[in-house]
Amino acid sequence: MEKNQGKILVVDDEKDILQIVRYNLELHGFLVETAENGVDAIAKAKAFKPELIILDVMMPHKDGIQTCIELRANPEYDETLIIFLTALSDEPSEIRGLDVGADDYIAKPIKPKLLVSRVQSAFRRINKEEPSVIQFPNLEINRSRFLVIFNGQEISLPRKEFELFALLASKPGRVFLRNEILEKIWGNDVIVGDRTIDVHVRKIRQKMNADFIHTVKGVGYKFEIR
Amino acid sequence: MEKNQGKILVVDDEKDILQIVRYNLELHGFLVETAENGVDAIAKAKAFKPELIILDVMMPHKDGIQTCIELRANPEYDETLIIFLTALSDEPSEIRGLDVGADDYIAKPIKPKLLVSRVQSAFRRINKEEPSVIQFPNLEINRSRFLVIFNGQEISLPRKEFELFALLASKPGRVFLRNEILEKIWGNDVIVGDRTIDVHVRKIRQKMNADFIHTVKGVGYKFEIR
DNA sequence: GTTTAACTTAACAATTTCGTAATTGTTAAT
DNA sequence: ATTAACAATTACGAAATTGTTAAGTTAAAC
Repeated sequence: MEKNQGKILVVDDEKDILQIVRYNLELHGFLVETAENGVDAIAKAKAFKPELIILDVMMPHKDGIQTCIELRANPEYDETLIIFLTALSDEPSEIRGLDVGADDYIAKPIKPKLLVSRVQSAFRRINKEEPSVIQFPNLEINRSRFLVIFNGQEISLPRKEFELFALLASKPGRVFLRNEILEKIWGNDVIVGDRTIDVHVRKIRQKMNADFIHTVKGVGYKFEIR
Repeated sequence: MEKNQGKILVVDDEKDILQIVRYNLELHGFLVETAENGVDAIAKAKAFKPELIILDVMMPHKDGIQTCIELRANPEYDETLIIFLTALSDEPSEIRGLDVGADDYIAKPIKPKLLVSRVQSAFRRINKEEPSVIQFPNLEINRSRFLVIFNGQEISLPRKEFELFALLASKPGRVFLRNEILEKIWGNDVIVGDRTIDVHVRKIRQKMNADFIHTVKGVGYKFEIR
């Protein structure tokens, strides 16, 4: 159908889940390998070298969380994406999963389109390879140091402010719609009030003491050096 | 409020749910039709041709899952988004039916903001984004920067003016009827007076200081570079 | 477990955009 | 030349949107 979109290892103890996930991912051009428990998963990962591992949380022998911890302990799998499969009922484990170094989770029962869309978005994330430094004359936005350097002065911004500033600056001149900003910085299901973005913009403007962020009323914000 | 964002069919047997969902979606510019059961839903879908169907799972006569299956069986609704409404209390086994091809689900009780955000994100998924730059010699209408560049000079227009100018310029030479303009810029349910368009045209002409917009008396306006 | 910083919200002010009404200008048919 | 129909212009108030501040929450750091 499509060309190879990437390698995915799917781990679940239920065979029919494996089947449904495999079917849908292969339909979209992914190369799929499966494992039925954590021990098996680690072995298969070593041989198959997937870019993404989909891990069921609840499994006999070695559960998904334990498997994830072991994978993450090995620097070889540092860049590997991990998505958990969790039953709707156990919310605490969702939270725990993200602690342990997972990149996303998907609730069971599995909705094929949602699954594929999450997987694709995960791949998009790693293929993007965003530069960790955005450089302008007199202004540097350094993601790895989480720092903005303006006229030689280091200004440290808290996470949300930094992410917002970096997002806007990633495409100078381009307007980001409020929706778009919410989606990219806060995520799709997090609902925050209407003034939240403004307040962050205000703080950035204040700390930078320069007009980098411009308002486009009724539309959004854009970064521009004038 | 806003222009037409898309058509949504909401299906639920409880009238007050229909009402609350309709209210919130219409508030955000969606065109909403409702149905109170699965049979009704399929009939309405045929006539209304919604881009998105919000389906309650638990309904008398024909439940949401069955309705979904029947819709999906018809290739006409292959691209139609389907979102389920599920009560938190529903047994996992009932929810398992969601594998039938829904794109997302929303738990009851309904949180308006979450509802709207999910719906918007669903639409975003299917919306092909239109080309963001309209280019002419000496004139560029750049939607992503929300700017008009005329002879190298950047001119920023407020939202309505920009939308109007961009609309006219999207088909140079073609006359847009007043009705058509109202529908595309203001949306179907927003009613504004007749002189409103003129005033916006006036402002654009003024800011551009050039005769790009031409009046066709008794008919409408067109964009043309002469 | 306390303290501190980050984040969000809410209330209200400030600003900008938008729509309308009133009036004047233009065109074309009588 | 007069009139009727429509568009242009102007100024102004209303509505929509963003800015600002302070205070409340949540999360992180110590």
